[in-house]
Amino acid sequence: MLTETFQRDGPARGFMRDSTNWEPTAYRTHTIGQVVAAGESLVGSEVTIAGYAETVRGRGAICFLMLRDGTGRIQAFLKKDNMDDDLFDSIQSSTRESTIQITGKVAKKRPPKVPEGDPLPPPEFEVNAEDGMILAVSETPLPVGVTDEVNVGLDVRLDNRHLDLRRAHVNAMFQLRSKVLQYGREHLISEGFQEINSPKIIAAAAEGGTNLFPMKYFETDAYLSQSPQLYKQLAVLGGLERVFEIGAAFRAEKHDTYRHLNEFVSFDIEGAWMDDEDVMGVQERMISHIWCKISENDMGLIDAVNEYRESQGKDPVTVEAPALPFPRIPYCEAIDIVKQGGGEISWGDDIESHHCDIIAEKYPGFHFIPRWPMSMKPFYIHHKEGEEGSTGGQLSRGFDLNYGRDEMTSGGAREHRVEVLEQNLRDVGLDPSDFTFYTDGFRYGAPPHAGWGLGVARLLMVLTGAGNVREVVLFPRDRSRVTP
RNA sequence: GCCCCGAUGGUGUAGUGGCCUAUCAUGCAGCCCUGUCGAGGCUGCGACCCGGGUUCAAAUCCCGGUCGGGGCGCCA
Repeated sequence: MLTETFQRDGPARGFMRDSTNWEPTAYRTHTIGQVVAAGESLVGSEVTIAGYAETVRGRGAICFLMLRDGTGRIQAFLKKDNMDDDLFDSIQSSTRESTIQITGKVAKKRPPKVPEGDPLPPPEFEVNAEDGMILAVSETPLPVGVTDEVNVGLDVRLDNRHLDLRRAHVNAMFQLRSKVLQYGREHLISEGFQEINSPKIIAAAAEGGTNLFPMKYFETDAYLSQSPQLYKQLAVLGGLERVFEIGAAFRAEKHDTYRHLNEFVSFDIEGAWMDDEDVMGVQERMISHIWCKISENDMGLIDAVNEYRESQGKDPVTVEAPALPFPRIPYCEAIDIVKQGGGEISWGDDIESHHCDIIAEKYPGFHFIPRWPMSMKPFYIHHKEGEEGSTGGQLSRGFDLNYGRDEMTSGGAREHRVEVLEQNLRDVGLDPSDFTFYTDGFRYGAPPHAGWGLGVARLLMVLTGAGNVREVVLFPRDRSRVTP
């Protein structure tokens, strides 16, 4: 039923960008979206448009060319009588996805035949071509069909991402990615955070815990940064107060799952005079803002994703701003929930994916898991003496944000007492003298502070219903893929 | 690193020892058509991952390799 709707209406239109204010360029007087939107008022005017040839329907002495640019689709009507013979023939025989420029007058399109009794669709407009040019010919066959209704495997799609991106729902997902970053920035700026950029090339002896990619930096050894953690803290210690960064992080882990990549974009914040509860608040307000803005402004993009999902027999995704505050399920309580749900776990164990499944039955949406054991958190996480778990172990002020079974965020209050910091380093087998670039930042008065890092692709998975982070990363880097 | 599964035209698939000079869809190429719009009609094109082995006979069974998928582990 839904599939029929998808097919009858043709490919999604909701992913087309609003180009109301776009200026003319060297290759066009109007975007296709402008012609479609202006409609009636442009009838009789000459326009030059350019786009991809989505379909070319030849009909002897006439020809229908469906052109698509990033802002819309429109039909160009070509008549042999109205233009140069050779040009007509070359356009009529051009291949799908070739880029073509068309000049002609806007006209009202003849209404399509509809089944008896069905209402006529609203009037549409077309361009009666008088001149044109093939800008670049597409080779055939396409390795990934742009409008074909056949499934394509993810690997083939990623090998041909440049074509995959032309597909409506894929294009929509990357526009949504841009919107998520935009609204996230917008919100943080409104709360006084400033954007920073930390170095991605770092010296040896980083945080430990994860494997780093080594590289040669002139004559010395260096590594690709696993996280902006230490640097965003230094920025806060230095007086920038509230900072955020959206940047790449690299981890040389040989994982191979739907949610891990070896290069990923992390959305990080750090704020002075804040504790874990404060930054959880920032996070839930930011996510709520993103979801609100998407549902206000960008449902056309979600529709494009859903039209595809429907054609694949999948449930549509919905965008409803989650209620605030998000549930807080302290680590100790989470352990109890897992035990009650029949999971094998004891205090001090990591909460693994299959444990998260049990918790997600009770808390299917966003939820925080604060107060992890200190022994499970990195050395820079703050703890308060006397805050102990059910078996007496020291608790930390570190937290995770999960959605269902998936971890979105890791964060916490940071240790600002330099002597505790140095002891923490020794406790995890690191040498404080390797971290003076970092610990020195705490020697001259350090504000208590807190922050978090959010996996952008994981958040996008939630928003778009993508089952794999690779769907929402342009050119993903995993264990076996470094190209394209 | 472990366990399981898979690889058939450009793409997605059917096929479980002979019925396969291999199914279907989509695509591509050509022809017909002066208003198509999921265009239509007709005619073509194009594939069993690689290397060994078993068998009278292998897309199909076995071994090795390569590539891919799923699950797990590892993972601020």
